[in-house]
Amino acid sequence: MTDTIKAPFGAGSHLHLIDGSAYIFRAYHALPPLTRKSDGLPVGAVAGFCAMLQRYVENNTGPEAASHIAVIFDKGSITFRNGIYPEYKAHRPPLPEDLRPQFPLTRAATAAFNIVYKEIEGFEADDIIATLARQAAEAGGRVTVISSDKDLMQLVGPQVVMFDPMKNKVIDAEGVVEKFGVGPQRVVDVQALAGDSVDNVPGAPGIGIKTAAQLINEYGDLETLLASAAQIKQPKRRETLLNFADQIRISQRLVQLDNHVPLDFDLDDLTLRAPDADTLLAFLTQMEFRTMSKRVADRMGVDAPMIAAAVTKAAAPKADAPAPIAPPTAPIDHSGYVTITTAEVLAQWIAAIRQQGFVAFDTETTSLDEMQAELVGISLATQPGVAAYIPVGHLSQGGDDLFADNSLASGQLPLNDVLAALRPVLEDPSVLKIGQNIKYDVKIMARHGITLAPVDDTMLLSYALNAGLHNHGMDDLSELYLNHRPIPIKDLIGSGKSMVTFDHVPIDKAATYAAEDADVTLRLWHHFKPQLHTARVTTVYETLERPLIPVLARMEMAGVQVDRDTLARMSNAFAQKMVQLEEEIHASAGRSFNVGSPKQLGEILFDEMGLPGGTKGKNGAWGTGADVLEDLATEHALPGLVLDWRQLSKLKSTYTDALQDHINPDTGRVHTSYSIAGAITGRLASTDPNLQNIPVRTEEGRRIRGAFVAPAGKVLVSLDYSQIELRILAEVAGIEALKDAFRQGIDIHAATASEMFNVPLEDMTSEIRRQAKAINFGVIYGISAFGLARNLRIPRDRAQAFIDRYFERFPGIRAYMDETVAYAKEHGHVRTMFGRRINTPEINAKGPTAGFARRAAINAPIQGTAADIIRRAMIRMEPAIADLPAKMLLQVHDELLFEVEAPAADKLIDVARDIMENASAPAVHLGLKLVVEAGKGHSWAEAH
DNA sequence: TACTTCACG
DNA sequence: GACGTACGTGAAGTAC
Repeated sequence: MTDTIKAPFGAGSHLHLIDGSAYIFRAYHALPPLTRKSDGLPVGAVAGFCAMLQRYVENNTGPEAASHIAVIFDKGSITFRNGIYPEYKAHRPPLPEDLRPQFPLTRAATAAFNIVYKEIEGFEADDIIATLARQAAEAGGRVTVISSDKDLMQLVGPQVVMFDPMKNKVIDAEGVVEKFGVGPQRVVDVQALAGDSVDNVPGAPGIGIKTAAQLINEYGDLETLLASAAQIKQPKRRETLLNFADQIRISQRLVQLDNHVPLDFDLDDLTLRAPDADTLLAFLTQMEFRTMSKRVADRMGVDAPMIAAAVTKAAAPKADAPAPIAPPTAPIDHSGYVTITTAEVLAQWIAAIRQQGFVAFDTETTSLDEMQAELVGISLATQPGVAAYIPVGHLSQGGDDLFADNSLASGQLPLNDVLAALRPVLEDPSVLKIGQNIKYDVKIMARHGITLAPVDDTMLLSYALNAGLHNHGMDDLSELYLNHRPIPIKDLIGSGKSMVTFDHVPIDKAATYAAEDADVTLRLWHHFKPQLHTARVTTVYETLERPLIPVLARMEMAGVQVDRDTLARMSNAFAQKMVQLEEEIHASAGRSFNVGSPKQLGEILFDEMGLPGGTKGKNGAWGTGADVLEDLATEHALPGLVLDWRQLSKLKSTYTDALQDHINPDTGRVHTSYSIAGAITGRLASTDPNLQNIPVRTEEGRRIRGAFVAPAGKVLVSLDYSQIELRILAEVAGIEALKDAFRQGIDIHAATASEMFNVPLEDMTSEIRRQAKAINFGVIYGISAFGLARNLRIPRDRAQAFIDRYFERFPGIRAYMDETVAYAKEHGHVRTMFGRRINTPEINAKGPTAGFARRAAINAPIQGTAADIIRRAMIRMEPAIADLPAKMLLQVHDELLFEVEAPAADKLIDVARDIMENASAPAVHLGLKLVVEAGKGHSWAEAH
């Protein structure tokens, strides 16, 4: 075990100082969130930390080898620097929830390697390192500081160098000059001027490292510079230096390391010791690191322990005992929840939120429709298990008393007081508001005049990470990742006919439920946020998900005007026609039945009438889909009549009737809601009502678009991408023939047909073009002979021949498909051109599911890239059209619909088209230009 | 609640 | 050799 030999430190000695905290963070972020198999203890950072120590130990040979060594850790987060400047390191992102419990384990790991570790309350690791480096240099020895932290560069000198383990590079005085433009002695001066956003060192506004180095080199040092500030020629710099002199001096004190920290040990105590095989292996075994145990045993020439058997036997390492660790699956405790009913307590919570810089936020309301919902309460969570509920709109529990039912329950702060108190934090750009589907809360707060920003959304974090794996509702996420089933809302408001609104829920019950929601949200955030980086979806989240929240909130609140009279007239006309058709259908069938019942229809068509070609599905029911009825229409009059009836029934029930019910009584407009995390490919989905499937393909249906109108003096403008998915296919698959056709602006389906069937463009028939069009779309969907055959109603071998010909004429398609599937099989996901990750968990399945997964994997990057592009366009659109009297109202996958004052319509088209056509730049350069077509008119029918 | 059908891109 | 397929959605209606 620990040998007690001490070597005196002196000339010829070489002290290595490892920045332990930096090692931990690097290890944490470099590795996926590993857990110990036996009990789920998070150990990813410990594993990485051990691997780095092991690598260090193996490489510690040769002339630069250490004679003395220590690993230095930070202890606590409050240091003497907070006394100088309370905001120091105040904007640090919070520690990931699964990292803190690993801290004691990294100390234990260091001890297991038989390396001394040190940490001192109130001082940063950097200060201890500075003190030891000074002592070692004074004793005549040499020092290597192992860290990538530029704050330590001020220590470099004749006897002291740094070693950057990330870049595997030694940094001497020359390296410091390279980084800071000045020598080590003046690093502090430059840092004082330039500041540091990570540590929240203020510095001098507008002065970066370059300018700072130039000034210091010119004036010699910081004090001389500040003393001579008045003589500086550039007015802006002069003013800055004069106005911010105090702040610069404070910054200098913050970055200046303290090299006189009182130590209760000396350099001799840091004598290098060889690791003890038993101790080290016991620790690695306890952590259940199989591979590393084997490797270490191998290097040390001993037998590797059996992990399973050794777990119970392994002695605890001689070191600080690891603190008791709550497993990540610990049940959620409600005892830390409070109900806020006084202004004083509310003020305390607000102060705590400010100090912390983030808070989980949730609203409880009377409706799922944000445009009608009334605020009933607000919940906040600052730490896991620490949450509050602020009731503001609960009704008194009337029981039989009819009068009590409409009065507010007592013991609630007035809504306006609560909002006035919260507004500053809710709008504070330095306080992050974390929500689950926070677009909902953004809209609720917007209706109360509060702009909730900035925000994070756990639903979108999960979406960026886990699209394709599962849904992203809070209850699902909580069960999956917290192993906790939140209180079901049903328990409070009931369900079905007896369901009540949230304002009828007693405050005490509501408080637990609501506080738990905020608590769960905060825990999910701690869980997901650190994963963005390792999953390489940070950019996706930050550029395609998060910024879309306020954009969609505003579109949804704007709504679109729908003419009720037009719809009502259409409903009546449809109803009359349907009654007529129904009579004819019954006559034709020979008896009366429910035309809307596929089951009854199938029985009549195939059992009673004995029509040919019927097939039963897997549930034993006759198929009566439109394609079946179309084929049957040549045999009998009935199927055609049913098709006509169905079209009208669909239009009436789904559109002309339902849309009227969705007109908001206050605004007179229809407000859809977009799910950002609904479709796995990155597309949006529109609900309540769905405005992305308003009819357009038939004349009859298109009339419904005529009911979407602009108010007097305004027009609707529609812009849509032309063939965006085919263009993306041509781009990602590198199909030159297709790209050329797009560049020449010729009809892409005709061009495809010409190439495939050797028909000159001028002789093209609509039938040949139709077939080529079907194949083009088929390719985007992951073509199969069966699917194409069914779509074109041709024999399967003919369809196969078409596909073979297509692959032959457009080489690149095959390769794209094969490569995409291979990538999915290897990685378990595919990506769009912008890095959006779409997981493909079924890609290695056997049987029919394999086919589905294959085609979905082929389609996802194409559909998803198109979705990313229009998202980028939407995010840039608002600032671009801010000066125009225009509003963006709707998105329909490749189309944006705007409402604009009539005289500005053409200007809007110019601006919006430019944004849309260039939306991929600069992140992705497309070799093909995107083309956007535009239209305007009084109604959507005219604009499209 | 599951299934079928059909509206859109 | 058979399986059972075009990709992605949401809503309404019937049947259980």
